[in-house]
Amino acid sequence: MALSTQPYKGARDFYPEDKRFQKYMFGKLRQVAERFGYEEYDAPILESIDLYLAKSGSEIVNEQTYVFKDRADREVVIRPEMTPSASRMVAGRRQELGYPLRWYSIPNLWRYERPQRGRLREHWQLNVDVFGLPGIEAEVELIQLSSAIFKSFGATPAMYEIRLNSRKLMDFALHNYLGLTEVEAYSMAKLIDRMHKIDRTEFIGLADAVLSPSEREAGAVEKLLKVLDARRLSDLPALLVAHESVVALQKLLDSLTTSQISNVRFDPTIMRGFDYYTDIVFEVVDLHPDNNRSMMGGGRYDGLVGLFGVDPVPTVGFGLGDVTLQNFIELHDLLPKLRSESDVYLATIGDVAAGAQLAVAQLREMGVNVAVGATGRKLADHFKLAEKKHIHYVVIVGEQELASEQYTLKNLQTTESALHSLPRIVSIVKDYRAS
RNA sequence: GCGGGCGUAGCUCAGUUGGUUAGAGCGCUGGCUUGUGGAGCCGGAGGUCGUGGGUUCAAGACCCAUCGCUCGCCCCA
Repeated sequence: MALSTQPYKGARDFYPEDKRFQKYMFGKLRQVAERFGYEEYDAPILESIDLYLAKSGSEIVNEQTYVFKDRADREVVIRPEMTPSASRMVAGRRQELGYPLRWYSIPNLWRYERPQRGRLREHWQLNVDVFGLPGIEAEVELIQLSSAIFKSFGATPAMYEIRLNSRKLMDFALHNYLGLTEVEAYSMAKLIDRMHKIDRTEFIGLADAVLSPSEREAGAVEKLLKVLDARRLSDLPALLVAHESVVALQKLLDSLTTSQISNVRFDPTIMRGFDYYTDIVFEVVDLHPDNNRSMMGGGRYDGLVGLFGVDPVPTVGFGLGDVTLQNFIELHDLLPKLRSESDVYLATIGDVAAGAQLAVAQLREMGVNVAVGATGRKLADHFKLAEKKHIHYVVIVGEQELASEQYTLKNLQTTESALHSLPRIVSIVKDYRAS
């Protein structure tokens, strides 16, 4: 029985062309995060199971993560998300870190579930968090940052939308405006979260089922729909418009408008699945019909650092997954032509191995990445191979070149070739690399 | 964990109501000769038709099982 060449279920191999794209993508993410003053951090890919049990409950940890026992019987989890690790690290040096603390990371994460479009078992996720800012300026900054990320990939505002909501507002709406109990509000929040997946009649039926008969008679469903149908804050029922969370949302929307971010709107159906969010939540949604899903999600979670027994630190953060981002880039035709890491492909003609070695060494010494072709091939084969590997230039070394110390540099795209000194070749190649 | 779709060459696929030695395009490879490629022409390699069982004189095709991929549900960190 032959060994399978397939990668593990739900995980990907990164062949050089895939890795090259990933490097491009991550490079942009790092560049933008750092432009906003964020510092990169990392943590171990393995964490104690306790870190997730405290936050998520045992069910999701046992069923949706990779859990195993190490040789000393410790229960270990392959990290399914970065937020707990980041909170752990911040709590660990709570006193000595200066605030606001701006951190980002691009961890490789694993979740145990059936793979589907945009959602694999293995993925990478940009995590950006700002710690120590209790005010709305933190949310403003993070949404500006996400907007800058999409811009850096060449996306226009028409391609995606930023949607905002407030957990505080929804809690108030469910408890005080609709009068739901704790349990009902929880179920209703989950239902609202998947409202866009089901049709309206079905939604109304399911919402009805959550409510008690008296609440139903009091018109709770109608009141709920009035909340959920609001396209702007002013559409909300008067009792809610006056709430402090609406003031905060309005302030956030105003700031973003001032920052020229136009594709942002209030959306009361944005709930975010997990419970640690405490206030404003947001998502970035791809508007392409074939990828109509959330690419990025985040919000404020002021309580997490405090779980480690230190004073709480107000925090806002978001995660952006590589799989949906890649889908976005491909579907909107934003994929750039990516170049090889090699600047030149070196082709020898005749028995010039010793002399060519010297030229190669000099080129490398001067900072040029040189891939050397196999000896004894025809020039045409060298060209084809270099082209296939997306290498832009071929340097030809033969008897003539060695005698004159002028080397043939061929541009595979223009097909032009000319003789140059090695330093000249270095400068041409580096100019191209920088272009 | 649940449901739908699909597994034929490296890739994309075609294979007529079951009928002899399994096909195309692209890709790969050799040549059209030895210092300038992408075209064209002529060759070549490569498939126990995902796997195992069954029905049949006969299975790539039909049935069962199993594995894998994929899309969706649950869940979404």
